[in-house]
Amino acid sequence: MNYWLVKSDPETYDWQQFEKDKKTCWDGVRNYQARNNLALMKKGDIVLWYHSNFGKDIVGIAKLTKETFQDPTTQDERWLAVELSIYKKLKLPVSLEIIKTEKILQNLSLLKQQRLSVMPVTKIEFETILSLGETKL
DNA sequence: GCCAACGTTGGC
DNA sequence: GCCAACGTTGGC
Repeated sequence: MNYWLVKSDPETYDWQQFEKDKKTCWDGVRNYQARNNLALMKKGDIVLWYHSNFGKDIVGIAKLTKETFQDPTTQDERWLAVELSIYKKLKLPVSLEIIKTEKILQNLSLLKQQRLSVMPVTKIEFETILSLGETKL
């Protein structure tokens, strides 16, 4: 079991929409490093959902329900997509501000690599975020 | 809206 | 294969 964090721009697709849809195809990734992370995702992996630009907080948890397949939004075989399903909403959103002040989370790619939209999260980081969000799996 | 960071492209 | 130019992301 692995943990991940994905960024969504709420202007394009936000958590509220995700809750309505129950599941979504996570496509449109056009960054090699993010693509490589997508390729490593396994069914059942846990994915934290972060809102960039507006909100700037982790709002919920999704579960990977379909491993990587060809990105349906392009013919280009280089790009991949996965399917995410609603799992749980965080009781409290964990904001970027809070993340920055948390010692354990200083190595999160979110803080180090601004442009990466899909990144791995370690177990300890994941658990820290959950407890900051006052949420249990 | 600005700008820093950084990934990508293309000329050489 | 280097590197300058350019485009995009995302925090402020």
